[in-house]
Amino acid sequence: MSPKFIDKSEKTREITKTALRLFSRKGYTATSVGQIADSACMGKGTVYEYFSSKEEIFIRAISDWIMETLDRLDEMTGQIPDPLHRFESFFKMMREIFNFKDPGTVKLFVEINQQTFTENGAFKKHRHIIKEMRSKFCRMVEDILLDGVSKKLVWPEVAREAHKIAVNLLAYLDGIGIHYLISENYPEYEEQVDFYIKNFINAIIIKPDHRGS
Amino acid sequence: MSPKFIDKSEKTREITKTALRLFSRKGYTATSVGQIADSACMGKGTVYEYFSSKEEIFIRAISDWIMETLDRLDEMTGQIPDPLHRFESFFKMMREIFNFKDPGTVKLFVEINQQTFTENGAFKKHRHIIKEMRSKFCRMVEDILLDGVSKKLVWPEVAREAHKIAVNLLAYLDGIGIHYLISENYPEYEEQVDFYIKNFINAIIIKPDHRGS
DNA sequence: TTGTCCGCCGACCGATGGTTCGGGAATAAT
DNA sequence: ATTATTCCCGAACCATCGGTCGGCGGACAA
Repeated sequence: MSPKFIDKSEKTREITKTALRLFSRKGYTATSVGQIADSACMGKGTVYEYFSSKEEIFIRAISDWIMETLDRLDEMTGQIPDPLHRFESFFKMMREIFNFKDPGTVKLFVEINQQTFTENGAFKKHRHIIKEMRSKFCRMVEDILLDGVSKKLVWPEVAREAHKIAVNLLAYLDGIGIHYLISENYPEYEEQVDFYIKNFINAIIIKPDHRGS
Repeated sequence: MSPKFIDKSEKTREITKTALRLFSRKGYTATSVGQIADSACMGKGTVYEYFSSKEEIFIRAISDWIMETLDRLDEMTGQIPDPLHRFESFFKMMREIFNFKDPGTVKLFVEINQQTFTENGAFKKHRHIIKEMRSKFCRMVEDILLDGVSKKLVWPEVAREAHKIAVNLLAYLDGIGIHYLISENYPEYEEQVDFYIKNFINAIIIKPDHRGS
């Protein structure tokens, strides 16, 4: 009895990590289970010891990635008290997550969209996860804005429309990611985002020389 | 000699139109040539009389759609002299093109992205078409902005950054389209866009009570 | 050493779908 | 009516892929 024991969770993780890389490069349908197995240096049968279907691999890989990302973001921005600094840190993190020097993440984002919105898409049944991720991002931005208002760093009008502002900001980030994939020009992209954010901050903060008046 | 003649171009068109509908609903890979043939009420073999491969159908369908869209946009905004009205018309048209009451077009947009950016994607070799479409959109917005500046309706600073502003605006529109697919809530989406555009216009135009000063 | 059982594997199966092909239907000229 | 030519088709071919299964190897206990 008890002949041989293996850390199952580690192998599971190996599979999802490998799969995620392939999915982001080649897309879900174009990636075969055989390729995943080869890349993870194991037999196809072994993959099926850990997952019951290709779809399950995808769901697990994406879900894990989203959870990790949200956790990292939380941890990164959690204990910064100044809302403007927190905003800055939020953006720095967004750039790291969407690491645009390597377009993998944006491609993954495109792939997730495709599998979420397409009929019979592999992620269709789990779109609530995407929705929740977005809500969470949104709430983070809203919190920063409201905190800014309460500390008199941001115009009070912003509080009323905090939600809309947050949604629009996130929409912009999604869109610019896609634009970056098209332009294939990283420096231009960086300038673009900087320009946008600079104007964004300019529009919402109370200039120091107006403060306290 | 000369026994039987058929309008080839009409059939070609029938196929691409049908295919485009299916591609936007189910995605490229999930749509089979057999389904396209059935939906277009012809045999699978007939489809191959007009196209040499499934990929060619996709490329043709997407390219045609893009050309048409650009033409319609040109025609719609071409002869409006007032830049602010032109801007308004541009947006109205954008909404019609991206007809958000029917998410088909946004889904198509997602599908195009996927096939353009993914390794071995069906549209990868033709990404210059996407690039050109974007450039054209961009130029239209830039023209409106510069015209606005020269007519003293828009702040002169805008001229210097017209390109960046245009790119960011288009990025936003792409992003909000995806957001709309996630939220599955059309009225909310309309409000979002209105809010953004209202602020955008507010930020660039010279208020009437400041004019001529 | 031997038996047992876990973990691993890749040949195999069935289904699907892109592409081909050979012939049948339709048409018009002779 | 015959024939030449074009158009149309769907059965058949072939490759690929998701998923299964029977068995192999090695580790541990006795």
